[in-house]
This record gives sequence, structure tokens and C-alpha cells, in this order.
Amino acid sequence: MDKVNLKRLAKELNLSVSTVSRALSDSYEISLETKEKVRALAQKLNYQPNPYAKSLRKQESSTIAVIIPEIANSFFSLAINGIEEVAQEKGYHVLIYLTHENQLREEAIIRHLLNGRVDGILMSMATQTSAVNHLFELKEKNIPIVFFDRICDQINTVKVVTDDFESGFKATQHLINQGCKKIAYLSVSPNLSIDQKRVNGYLKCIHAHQMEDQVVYCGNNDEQNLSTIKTLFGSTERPDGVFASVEKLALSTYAACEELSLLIPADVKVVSFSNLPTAPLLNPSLTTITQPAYQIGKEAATSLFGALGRNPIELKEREIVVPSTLILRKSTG
Amino acid sequence: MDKVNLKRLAKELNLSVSTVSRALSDSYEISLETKEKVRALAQKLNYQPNPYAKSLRKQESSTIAVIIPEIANSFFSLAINGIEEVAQEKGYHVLIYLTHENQLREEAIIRHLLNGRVDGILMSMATQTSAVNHLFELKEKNIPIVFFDRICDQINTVKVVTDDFESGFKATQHLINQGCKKIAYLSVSPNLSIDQKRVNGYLKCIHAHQMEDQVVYCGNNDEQNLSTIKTLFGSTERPDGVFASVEKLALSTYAACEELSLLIPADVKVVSFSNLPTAPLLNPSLTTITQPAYQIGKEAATSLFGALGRNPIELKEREIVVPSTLILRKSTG
DNA sequence: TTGTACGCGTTATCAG
DNA sequence: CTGATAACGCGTACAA
Repeated sequence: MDKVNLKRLAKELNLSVSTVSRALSDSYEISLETKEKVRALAQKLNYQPNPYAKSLRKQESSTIAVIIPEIANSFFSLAINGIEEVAQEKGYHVLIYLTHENQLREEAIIRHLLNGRVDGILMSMATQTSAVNHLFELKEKNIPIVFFDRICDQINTVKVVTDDFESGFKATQHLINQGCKKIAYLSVSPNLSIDQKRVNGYLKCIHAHQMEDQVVYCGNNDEQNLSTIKTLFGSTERPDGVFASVEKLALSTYAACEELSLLIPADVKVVSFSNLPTAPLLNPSLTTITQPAYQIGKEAATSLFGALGRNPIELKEREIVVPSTLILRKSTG
Repeated sequence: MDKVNLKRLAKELNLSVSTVSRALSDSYEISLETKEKVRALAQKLNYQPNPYAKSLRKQESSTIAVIIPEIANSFFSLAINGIEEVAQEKGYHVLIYLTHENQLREEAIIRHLLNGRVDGILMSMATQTSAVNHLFELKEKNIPIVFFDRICDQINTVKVVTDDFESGFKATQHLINQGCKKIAYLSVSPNLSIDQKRVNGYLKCIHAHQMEDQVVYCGNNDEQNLSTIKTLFGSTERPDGVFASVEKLALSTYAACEELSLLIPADVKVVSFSNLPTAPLLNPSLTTITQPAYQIGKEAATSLFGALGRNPIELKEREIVVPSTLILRKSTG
């Protein structure tokens, strides 16, 4: 079975390759008659232009990369959903890369993408403080990047985030309103932009009420987090309120309470940033700050696509804030 | 800033392009000395081979496509995790396409991929009965495909699944053991391979016990499912056991019980296929048949990669079964 | 309106 | 051991 490419079509129609090419791209300098003959044969033979030849020639790939820490996480899943939606609409392809929170992998991926495989990048960082030299190289190579959720301060570009600070404040205020006297904040990683903003919202609220703050440093290891939280609850001055910076820490908190026979919300009230679809069904249902993950993905993709294509808009430093919603449920009483 | 490609390297080193190319691919016919000079400069200028030129020349792309119905679903998220893991290891890139359970989108995606953008495809189908002509075309074009989870019977290839029939049987048996007298099966779509096998396991078990079966047809619309289930529970002979074929139906069941003030497990016992990380934390904790999603993704990817590269193995009809686990929790008493 | 010729960046073949 | 040349498939400047 011969491959069907422009040459093949040209030969069968006794035309030149360039005429066929132009006919298929509906060029104004080709007669209608010829166009229709070409299109008919192309259809008949099911001609599909070779994307790699096209990319090589045009120096663009109609492909973007999405680099995220993990995918088994409702926030990122939903964000990808939004991204893919916009991409499919615009005729772009989406490559997925997972860093597993590992800086080295992140760096290797970025380095690899310097070769022009993608026209642009959407990224949520593994950590913020990672050496960002590789990101500067992207600028040099003119590969646009848009950050979402976990952003990188040092790079001037569009960043799509939620109102982390305000939401952190609101969540803390809610715990105080519910009568909490001692509120702990569970930090997932002080290197992350989101964690920093959320903790600052928390601290501002705590201090506005002349209360004592307590920031507990957790990590990405579930078992370790569980033991950290159990230790926290075992201390003499056990907190009566917990603010989890990310949903996995809320789940560990639930697990810790289960093991220690602490009752939520009677003994401890819990609020968490989370996009879990099961938040309302947990035991007890979890009060969440729910981020508009799908919307964030869409916004980020839309911004990126604005910087691609025929008349690209340069990506200037800009923060697009899509606000979160505090959803009250039983875990805070 | 000049682009750094083979030509550039060649010029700076007073070598020919072909020598540079061979040096970088560590060809045996290049002197060590030359190789090192070339590599040094390549490193210094941070040379990155153009992937599209390479793909065009070699007629392969080091890229695979993953086509799935949705991504905000713990099974598929975990599967992608496994797929990406293997891909990264083998130096492959992963394109993601979502069908949103839409046959037309699925067809359009496949059609598009006939152009050689990817070396192979991993797929979980939107529905089983969709016209499969486009899938046959893949065979003709020699693009290997491996199905996972929701497979397509008509295509001879590797299929990675879990033991849906046996698990369906086991789950039903468990409900019977727990004293259920009337067990309803919630079907997500009778067109899906997985649904068919699961319901058959259910039916076999039900009939073995001379019980009456009740298959309730739901769909992809959460609101409609909720009302379907509420109707089910409102009927005169309300079932005392529910077997949900997919996790979203279990969640709708929980919601329906909440609204109708039915108690799980006292009034209704519930078991479901599910990969929800929050299953143990639901109210009450949910008895699940948990699929090895990550493992399934890995197996599928591994099989596909076996059919790619230097000495590819043809994909013969074969079913790889990775068994699920029934995890007992409070929703079944 | 159509054709010719070239180049995108790489690798493979052939020659030396 | 190295170099010249062609080819992968497509798009476009230039010519006619």
C-alpha cells in the first residue's frame, strides 16, 4: 500500500506538488475546478498531511506541553480537563509530563522541551525555589510559558491563580467564628507559592485576633504526614481547629482523628483547600475552599494560545485571579 | 541568536554535517577525538536535535496517544500515572485526548491520528458499539493500539482489563452473605465491555441463589442518575442492596440515600467498583472493588512499547487480566 | 492559474 | 575515518 502524500496526489492528477499543496490550503490562486479535483482525490485516498513535515517546514507544532507535579489529584485532573477542552477547540495537541514533585525531573523535562517540540508550555511547579535557569532558557528560545496554581515569581509571564491569600484568611476567620481557640495550619511545602500565600492569609487573620499561630510542616509522604498530625494531636495543647493547605493533608487529618478517636467537629474542626468530589460525602462532610480548577485550566490555556499562532500577543507579567469558594459543611460544626 | 543545529556545529568545527550527526549518535566510524570535540561544542551551545526533522526522517515520533473518556475520574488518573511512568522511562512522549464519552469526538481523534503523529495508541473506549471502521484503518496504517479497561472486541490486539466478571460475582456474593434479599445493579452503559462483564457476574450469582435480578440503567448525567436512583428507592419493593458498576453511581446512591433519609448499611447496603482514595472516609466508608488502575496503565503501556521500536513484536489478540480486590468497609455492614 | 526550485534539520547511502 | 548528496513531506518565493 503506497503512502498517500502530496507527491502521490500530484502524480495521479498530473499536477505539480505545489499546486496540490495550494489547492488543499484553499489558496486564492488556484482555480475552483482544480481545487475540487484535488479535494475529491484527497478525500478518496484519505489523504492526511504529515504533521512532522509540516512542523519542520513551518517551525511550529500545534502542540503544547502541560507539566504538573501529579495527576491523581482532583485539582490537576480538572485543570487538564479545562486545558484539553480549549486545546481541542483550537486544534492543538496536549503533551502531558509528570514531575512527581521532583525538581530533577522537572528540570530534565524543561530542558528537553527546549528543542522545539512544543509551541508553548503550561506549568504548575514542583517547588518554587528550584533553580530556574532552565526556565530562563525558555524565554531565550522564545517558547512561551504560562504558570497556573503553583507559579514561579522570577519569570515574567501570565500566572493564573486563585485568591490564595484571601481564601486563607476567610477559612481561618471561619474557624474562629466557629469558636476555635487554637488553630493549626498544615503546610505542604513552604517552597510553594500557594502555600506561602495561604499561610500568610492564615497568619494575618490569626494575628488580627491576637491568637497564637501554629504552622505544622508536612510533606508529600502520606505516612509521615499521618504521624506528624498524630503527634500534633497528642501534644498537651491540642489544637481545636485545623486548616489544611491541600486536600491530602485533610485526609490525613481525618485518618489521624479516626486513629486517636477524636471527633470532628466536636474535638477538632477541619477546613481544607480541596476539589474532592466526595467532600460532601465524607464522614463528616468536609468544609472546603474549592478552587475553580477547570476554569483555571481554561484561563491558562486561553492565555497561552493568545501568545501562539498568527499574531501572537507577548506574555507580559500579569496575574489572573479566579476566586475560590468557601463551602461550609459539617467538619466545622 | 542563531539557531543551533547540526549545520551550525559543523561550521564551527570545520566538519561536515554528516560527521557531526554520526559523532553525536556515537557511531563506531568516528574517531574518539572528533566525537569529544563535537560533544563538547554541542554541550557548550546546548544543542538539541530537532524532533520534527528526526521524526520526518525516521518515520517515527517517539510519541504515543492516550485516548480516554474523561480524566476527572480516579481510575483514569491513576492509569495515566502508570502510562506516563513507563513512557518517561522509555523516552516516549504522551499525548492526551479526551472524548467526554462522545463517539463523534472519539472518531475524529482516531481519524486525525491516522496521519502518523503517533507511533501507537492506548485507548479506553467511550462506548463499545461505536462504528469501529476507523479502528480498522489504524491496522491498515500499521499503527498499533492497545485497549485497557473499556475494550473493543472486534479488534484483534492486546487488551488489559481486570477480572470484571469474577469481581462482579464476588461483590454480589458479598451482598448476599451480608443478608441482602433484593439486590439492584446500577449499569452505567450496556454498551461498555466492562459493564457487560460486571453485570454478567452479578446475574450469575443472583441466579445461582434463585434470587430476582434488577438491572437499573443509568448514564453519564449525574442529575438524571440521582433521580433514577431516587425512583428506584421510592418503589414499593425497595432493594436492600445496591451494586454500582462505577464509582459515580455509588456517589449518586449516597446522595439519594441522604435525600431520602435512608441509612447505609441498615436500610441499603452498597458496594461499588471504585478507585476513590476517599472510599475509607466516606459516610459510611464504602465497600469497593478496587481495580489496580496504576498497574493496568503500566501493563498497557508496556505491551504497546513492545510493539514499537527496533524489533517490534506484533500485537496478537491477548487479554491481560490484572485482578481487582474486594475491600470490605462499613457500607455493607 | 500553474510549475520549478529550494529549504526546514535530520539521517542514510555511497564514495573516497 | 570523513564528506558529499539525497531523501523524508511540505510550503513558499520566484518564474512563467
